[in-house]
Amino acid sequence: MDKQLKRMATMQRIQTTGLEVFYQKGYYNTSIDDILKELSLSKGAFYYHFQSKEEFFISIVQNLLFRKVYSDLIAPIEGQEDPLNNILVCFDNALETAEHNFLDYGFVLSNFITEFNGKNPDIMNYLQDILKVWEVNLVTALQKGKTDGYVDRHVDSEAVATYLISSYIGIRTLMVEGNSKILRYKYIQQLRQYFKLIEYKEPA
Amino acid sequence: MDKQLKRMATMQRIQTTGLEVFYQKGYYNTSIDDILKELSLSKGAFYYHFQSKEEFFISIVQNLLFRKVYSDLIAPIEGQEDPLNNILVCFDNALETAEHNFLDYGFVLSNFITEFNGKNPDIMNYLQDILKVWEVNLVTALQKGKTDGYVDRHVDSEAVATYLISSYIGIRTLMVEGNSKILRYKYIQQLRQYFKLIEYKEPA
DNA sequence: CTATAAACAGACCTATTAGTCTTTTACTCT
DNA sequence: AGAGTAAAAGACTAATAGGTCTGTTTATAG
Repeated sequence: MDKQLKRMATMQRIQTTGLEVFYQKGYYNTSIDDILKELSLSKGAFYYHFQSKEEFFISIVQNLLFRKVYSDLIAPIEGQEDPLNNILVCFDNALETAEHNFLDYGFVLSNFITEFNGKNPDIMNYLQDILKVWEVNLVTALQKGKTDGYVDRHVDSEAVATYLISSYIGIRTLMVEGNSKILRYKYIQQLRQYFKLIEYKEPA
Repeated sequence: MDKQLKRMATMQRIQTTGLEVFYQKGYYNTSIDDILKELSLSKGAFYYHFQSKEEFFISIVQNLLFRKVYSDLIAPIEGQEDPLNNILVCFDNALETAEHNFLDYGFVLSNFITEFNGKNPDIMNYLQDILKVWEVNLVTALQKGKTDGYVDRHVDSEAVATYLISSYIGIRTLMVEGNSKILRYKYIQQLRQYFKLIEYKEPA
């Protein structure tokens, strides 16, 4: 009965390595053989488990990529009090992880969005779905923050969410440059300033 | 004597089409033949003018890409008064252009940075040089804004520049989704808010 | 008008790609 | 232990890649 389990384990192994290599070399610049070399596996094994390169990649997006973004950027904000502070801590943590961990999927998401834009609408949809979930979560958290007295009621939650996501994607893109520590510091500093603007103010 | 000119013209023609195709399909996913098909030119012609695919791409970066970023995002801010307002207008213009013009190189810059990161350090340097010029220009403008009484003296110019660049890269990445008009509106709205925070305040 | 070189055409070469197919190994269940 | 199937191996194919090379066209200078 653990046949299923073993099969899943092998597939996971291939997917994990697959994502690593796809991230480092890009989807189109990565051959199936590149991944297989890393795993000491054969073509036969790969095509036994997956139908094609594309189907393989989509399975990675839905399993690994989505989960990673969810646990790093979405779950930590969900249902918590004081959303602004939570977002700040969450972003800082994610950036710190990214700083030390060479392979971090939250950033890889925007990498792939860039790579597939205009080339593969099918894959694009799967990727943008992740972004949408993130955005909805941010908007919800901000709205809740208004009713709980943490966020200024005049704030446009959707605009703030967009602004947060775009700045986060941008800073992650910039961090490839190398001096990520300084970048993170500068970014969080400005984010904190920005949040002062939209937080709830005691009526004078 | 216009031999040189004709040569330059042909090279420009190939480069322009090259950038278009590279942008749409990505560098690694674009073959020289793809570009040549668009131009109804032959391999012989291409390799008469350029040494290799890589050298060809670098020439595009230095000629077309740099110039475009410079004229769109750097020059409009250079030496002007009231930097915050200038940046706002400049960003809004650039985003509007991007919205209507399918092919806009300012965004392509971060596309390529993403694509070449970890793969081709040589090309990466050329791309990041452009970012550096942009950053230096922003910092200079902000500092000048302080002495001219437009920007709060306590502001960390470098941090603001980083924040601006990252948010701009991010919003451009997001705009591929399609509803770019709304995104632009939201983004500029938040940017305006953010600028209120760092602008010079009359001493009370 | 002709010599000369620049500009271009396109067949060709070698390496690599995604994917197929037949064969072999490893396991499980009776 | 042996049958049957899941898992994996790896040779093979057709298409495509970057790049070379030889030959042809085109344009200019004398």
